[in-house]
Amino acid sequence: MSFYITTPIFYVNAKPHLGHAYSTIVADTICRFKRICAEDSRFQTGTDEHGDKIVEAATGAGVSPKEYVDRISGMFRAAWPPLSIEPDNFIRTTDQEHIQVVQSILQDVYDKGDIYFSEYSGLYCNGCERFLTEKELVDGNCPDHQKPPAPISEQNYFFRMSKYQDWLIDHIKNNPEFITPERYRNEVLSFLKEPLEDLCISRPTSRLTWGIPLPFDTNFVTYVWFDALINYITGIGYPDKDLFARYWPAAEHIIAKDILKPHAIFWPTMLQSIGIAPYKRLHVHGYWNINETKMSKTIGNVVRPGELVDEFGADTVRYFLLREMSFGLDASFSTESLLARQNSDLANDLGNLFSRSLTMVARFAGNQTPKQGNLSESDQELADAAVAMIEEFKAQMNGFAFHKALQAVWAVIGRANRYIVENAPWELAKDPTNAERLATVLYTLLETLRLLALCLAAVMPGTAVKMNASLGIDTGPDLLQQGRWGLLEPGCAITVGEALFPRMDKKGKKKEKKKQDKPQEGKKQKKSESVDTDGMISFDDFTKLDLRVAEIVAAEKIKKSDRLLKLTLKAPEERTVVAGIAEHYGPEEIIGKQVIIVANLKPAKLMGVTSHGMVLAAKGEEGLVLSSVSRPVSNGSKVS
RNA sequence: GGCGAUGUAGCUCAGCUGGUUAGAGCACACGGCUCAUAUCCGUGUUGUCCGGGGUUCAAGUCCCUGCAUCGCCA
Repeated sequence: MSFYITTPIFYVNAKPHLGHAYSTIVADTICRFKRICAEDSRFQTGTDEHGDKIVEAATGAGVSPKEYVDRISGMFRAAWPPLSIEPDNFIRTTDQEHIQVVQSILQDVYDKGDIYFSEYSGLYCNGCERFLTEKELVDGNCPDHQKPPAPISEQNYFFRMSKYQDWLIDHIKNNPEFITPERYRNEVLSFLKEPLEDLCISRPTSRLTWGIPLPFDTNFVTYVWFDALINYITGIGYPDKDLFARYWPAAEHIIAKDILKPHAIFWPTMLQSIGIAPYKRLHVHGYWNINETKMSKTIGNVVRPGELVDEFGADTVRYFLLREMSFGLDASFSTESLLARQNSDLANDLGNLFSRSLTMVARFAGNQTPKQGNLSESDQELADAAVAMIEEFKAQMNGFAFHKALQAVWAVIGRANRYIVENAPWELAKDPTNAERLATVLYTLLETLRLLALCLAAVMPGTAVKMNASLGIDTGPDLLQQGRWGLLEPGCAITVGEALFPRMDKKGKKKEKKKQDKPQEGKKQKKSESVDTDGMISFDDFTKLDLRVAEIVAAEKIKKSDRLLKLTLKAPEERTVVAGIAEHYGPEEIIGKQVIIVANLKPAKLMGVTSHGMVLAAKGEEGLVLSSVSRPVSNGSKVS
């Protein structure tokens, strides 16, 4: 059976963050799991690189779109290996092969009559860069920009999505697992109760050139989703390569809830029009909140996976993310909870179980796998639990219930720790007449560890390899063949290695061992801590900030928000920055002012508006007061 | 405004089609062990299961209503 798992291709207007890492870790874990179950499995990720947001970001960064996407895409590609993530393919929408196939598909769909040219007249807001509906207007104005939108008509190409609405509804109803978890399936179905509009799939080159030209009209480029979604099939060589035949329609897509509609509605109808079977399943997960608030650039709580790996290691991060989130629901991230998992689950429970077991084998059994005798009730109970864990683990993994799969594993770890106390091998070792009993107990422990490592291979590949190395196992994991009791051969050499997981203190540093040799001071101050900033920063840290003077040239309230203003700044290039000052400043009174901004803050989306930087303001008892310079200075001047 | 989700111990959450004294992990307290990464094991404390009303012999579990948070849609 073949299996094809994908992450979304990530939009390169921002660097990789925790959410990207989660999707990708899930995909990697599932792919590894399927392989361990002897399935023919493929895993693809990549980057989405077209569209006006990219042009905007590139302009902001002062480079060409091509240079810009190369840089950010490279960051994504480089982010995964440190997390032990190994995609089979990393696709970019700027790849030549992708572009050609997208064009060929556009032509096919066009020839079929599912793409038509139409004039769209509507109210266009320059600030929003989109058409607004009548209902959105407040007193005839754009609610975001307090300006009346311009009535313009633009000609564009449309995909006849509405034509496939009934088919899609039937398909979703007939295939309960098409969209999971169920809540998202219901959401899609309820959305489909309303008539579907056709999808605008083009932009005139007068407005946007950074895209794939329509093959039948080079005055237009295709816009966003039509280009992006197709990656899932261009990445396996559609239309005619072997890979496509091998992995389609065995495709399962992982997405976060924000891109549900394109994947649950646009994509299946596109496939239907192209004449390709729909993908098999769509798996929708929730968001990671950071300390109970949304991850956001302005709050400054964006978590970078790379920093977590530096501190905790790939396996801990993978374990934490999979254990802590119920797939489909939102979850909360904090360094405290990560640290708690590291210490209690990994170091104390698993790590210590492994360590104490191997040490006893070393001391009481001459560093060799002992021979198991008759199993007592206690032995049998642990053995049964360990074997049952394999089945439970498989079932939960197949259902994307990673937290439950891991709970099942940890239940056995707890049982094994209890087993040691019940059987007290150190007592048995005192009396030579207990030799066979002792051997059986130690063997039971080693077998349990072997089965634990087998389950963990998909989740924590590095740890599983270490465990297997100590146990003298050199074959790759295979859940079907190796999930049985009693496969360890007596007489094999057991090696006690280093601790699997260090206990860490609150700063996320390794606790120094008492007796061990010299602590590795090495890079004591490697970079700044990810979230923790309790102390002083170095000058180097300070120079990372790009502080600049910028002039406010426009300011508008953001609808539905009491706090946010959308500012247009000259720094000296124009950029949009969202500031939480609406309660203290009216839009009019600040136009023309010079303020100080953080120019290299990662862009963040607030109430639908992307903010490229942050305006500094003092927070006193009087409220928020904007920063400024004491005399006018040219826009873009550095502040240091 | 419409539709929907959620609200259970200090924290994170389990509790399927209603059924005996409401559970787990973390944290906390005490006790035990010594193989182990100051680890492990045992015992224990805490809950108006969001509020109010209703159905039922019986409701955290069903119905109505209110409140709070969140999501989708408009």
